[in-house]
Amino acid sequence: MPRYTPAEIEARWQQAWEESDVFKAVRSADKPKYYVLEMFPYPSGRIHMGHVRNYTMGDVIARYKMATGHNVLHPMGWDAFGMPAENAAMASGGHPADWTYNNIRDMKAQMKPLGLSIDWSRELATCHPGYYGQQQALFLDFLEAGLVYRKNAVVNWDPVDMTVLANEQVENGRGWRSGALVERRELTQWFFKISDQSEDLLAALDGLDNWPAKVKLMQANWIGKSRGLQFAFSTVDAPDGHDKIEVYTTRPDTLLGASFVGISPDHPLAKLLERDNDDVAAFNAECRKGGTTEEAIETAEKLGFDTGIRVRHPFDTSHELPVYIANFILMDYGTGAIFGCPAHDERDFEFATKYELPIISTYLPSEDADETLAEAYVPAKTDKVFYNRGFAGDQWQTGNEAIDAAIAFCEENGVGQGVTKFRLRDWGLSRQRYWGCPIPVVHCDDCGVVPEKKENLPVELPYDNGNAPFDFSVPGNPLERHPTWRDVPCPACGKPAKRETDTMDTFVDSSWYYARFTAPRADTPTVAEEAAYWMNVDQYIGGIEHAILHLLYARFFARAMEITGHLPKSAHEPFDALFTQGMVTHAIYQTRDDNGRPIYHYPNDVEKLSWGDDSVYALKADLEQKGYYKEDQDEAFRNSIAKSYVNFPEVAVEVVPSAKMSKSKNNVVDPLNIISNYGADTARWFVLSDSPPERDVEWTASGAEAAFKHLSRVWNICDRIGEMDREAAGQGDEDLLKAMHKTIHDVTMGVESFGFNAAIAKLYAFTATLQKSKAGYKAQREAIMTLAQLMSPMTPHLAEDIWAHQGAEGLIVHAPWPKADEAMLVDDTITMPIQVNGKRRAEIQVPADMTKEEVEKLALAHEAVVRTLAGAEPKKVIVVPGKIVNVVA
RNA sequence: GCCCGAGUGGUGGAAUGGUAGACACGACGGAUUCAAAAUCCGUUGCCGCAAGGCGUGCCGGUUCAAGUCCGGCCUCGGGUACCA
Repeated sequence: MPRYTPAEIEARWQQAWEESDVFKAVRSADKPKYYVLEMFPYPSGRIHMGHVRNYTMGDVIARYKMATGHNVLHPMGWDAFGMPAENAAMASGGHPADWTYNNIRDMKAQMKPLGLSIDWSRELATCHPGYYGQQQALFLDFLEAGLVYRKNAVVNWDPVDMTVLANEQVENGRGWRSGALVERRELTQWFFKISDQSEDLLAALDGLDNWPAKVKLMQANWIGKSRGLQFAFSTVDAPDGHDKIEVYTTRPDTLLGASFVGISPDHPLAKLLERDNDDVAAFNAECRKGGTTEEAIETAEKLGFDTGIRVRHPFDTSHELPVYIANFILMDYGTGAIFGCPAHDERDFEFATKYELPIISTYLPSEDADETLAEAYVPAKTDKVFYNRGFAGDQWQTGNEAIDAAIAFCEENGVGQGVTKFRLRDWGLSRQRYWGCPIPVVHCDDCGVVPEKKENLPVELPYDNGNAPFDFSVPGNPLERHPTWRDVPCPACGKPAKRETDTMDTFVDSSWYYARFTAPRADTPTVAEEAAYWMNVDQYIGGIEHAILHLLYARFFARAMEITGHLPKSAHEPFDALFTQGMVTHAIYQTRDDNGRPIYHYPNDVEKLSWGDDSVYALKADLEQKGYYKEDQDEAFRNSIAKSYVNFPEVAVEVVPSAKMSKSKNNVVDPLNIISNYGADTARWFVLSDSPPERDVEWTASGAEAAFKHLSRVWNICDRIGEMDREAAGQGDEDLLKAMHKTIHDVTMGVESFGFNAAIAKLYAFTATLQKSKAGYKAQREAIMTLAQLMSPMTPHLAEDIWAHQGAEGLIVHAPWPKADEAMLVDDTITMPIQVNGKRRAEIQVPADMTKEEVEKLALAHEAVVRTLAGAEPKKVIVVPGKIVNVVA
């Protein structure tokens, strides 16, 4: 009997697809278009299982949509700028461009064997001047439209290497290479005015019906619309020009509980004070230590410095509050100053306790509750509480009611106004790095910042210093050190001027690539008729880690491109449907060195030893040494070795399950091994089969083996059917076809709803049915061909092979998706479980159309029900037709 | 710290508020084989001989009925604006 030989099958069908150019996307009037896009990869050099999972899911959708009569666009590109290329150049010489292009070549070669339905003619790389030149054109249009501006912003500064560090390059507050304590420093940088769109970016989330609710919620929280009160405290003993401190609060109802005012170390008043006061300067310097991340700032120890300045409480001018500089107050949000109400805010409570400030409640859980609080009292804003120091109105009200009342009261009394603020900050795009898209502007002493002329685009990244290579091992941006690249005439006045050396954040590159795919070679960023036809992306698929930043920036870019005429109004929200997949994880195998530090081992170097339900992991090298592998060793000896690892765990291998695959932890599984051992269809089938796509999946070798066995089984069934007697009658044709139609229905539903794992379970079940079937040739042939079609989005090569084996015309990629016959889906009799008091006691077989009354009668007469009731009279009988009976006693 | 998720047998997981554990792995038993691999058939949540009882991270609630809904926790994961 011939065997399933994926290597040969897969090469043959990939060639067939390529020869007939089946995946090339061309505009067409006769079919509805469908644009499916997976988040494009960073070219790290090796594809990993996460890529395989991501692109296989997209491929299933693309192939399914093709089969259901759509004109499908399914492109692929490379998110090719970014830090890792520069890090590689820094670590081992070489050039970021060479490293990146080599990686693209390698990864493409690794992706090709997966048999993805990609239109490779649209391939793009963001590091190619053909792409980033158009991005520069977009930037200039945005600049002209007032969507870009410059301002100061803080960066991580390494005082030893004298460079800006990315957050990732800051480890425990220190520079990753120098080990120096990082400082926060201000630089003038370019910004996109994303905050102007806050209201729309928030409101439009409502219309994204096919986005995961959790992503919309995360984005909404990130944009962070809040209503609050902005008002000013009058100061006492403050320097000139600071007779007022503006604060913003979302809890004006707690104003009467204010016990201090806090200002950011970057607040103008704090900066003024530090000029003349060494203690303030020292404190502010302390606050500026450490990285810029919100996480670092929020989890740092809360520090305050009493400036000696006082402010008057607006409703009790005899009540003076101290003004502290506090390290947890961000200049970027609100006014950079707050009032602290320790009674109703955990952070303020901690601060007040530390600096011995009063804790004054404004509301309590009840009228007679003790006003002395042992901890901050922070109920939900919707809970009714008793206001012992409230503003107008009832004393019993919810926080939300009280906030509205407080704003109204303050406005009436001339203390500030109610304002709406957003948490969303403008998007800083300047990067002081080489491997990115140059910002196309020139700095002229006379004209200031001047945009480069469009005819001079692209502003290309210089490959080297002119005659010598860049030295990437020197910290800092090599563009700053180029002898001539910066020297250009001013585009406005022609005098000698300096080119901007900052490059763009790589998030800019990934914010419009979906639009570029509609016309990837055009000499404008987009082409109107192509964009109008192909946009929007009908299904976008990618990792949940992009839920906020990438997706928000891409939504902003669609709006900015609409404003500047590069995208139609209909592309305002560019992604109609979004699916966020989980990560592929893998166990980490580690032993410890003498200092207890982990040593990471490759999965291939580790062996799992099992006996019964117990198991232990050991290093193969160690097993070798102990004679475990010697041929004459019996099972008892092997078990004794295995158990010895349990007794001496220090030599056994520790297992950390479900860790994100990471090169440094040696737990990355190379999909190429799976493909070369079992074929692409097995790899594809496996990554789809076990876990729901939105959840993380742990890669295990045994699962791949099972997937391969299954595909072999299907192939063997196909082979067997081919040998059958064409004329002989069989038994159970009807049952087989019924099962087939149910499977069509279930698999279609599964694919439509991203329930790939459930769809595959149904395919397993149907395969078992077919394998055992004694039906005649005709029915079995119909069943195997339908099975091939249903599997074709997941295992396209095998499907094509079965199709051809059964003598079908043409390619299965061109075959229309099977339709379930509704009449075949209904059952005549059904099984109904009977519960007594919610516990299942029996089940009965009844005709599907039996009335409630008859079902109830049957249920009550059931021997097990009678026994359980033990003579008690049932109080109520609930019959849910077609589902269940519950007898309440 | 803050925002968002997830938690179900030995394992991955299934289950429009309606029989918890589909499907698969592993394990065990059997067929086939000189033997093995491969393949095929069967058993398999836990406790119990059985009857039965217990079971979806923990505590509480709503409901005739809760893995699913609500409240409070715990643990793990993602994001936290310069990783992509």
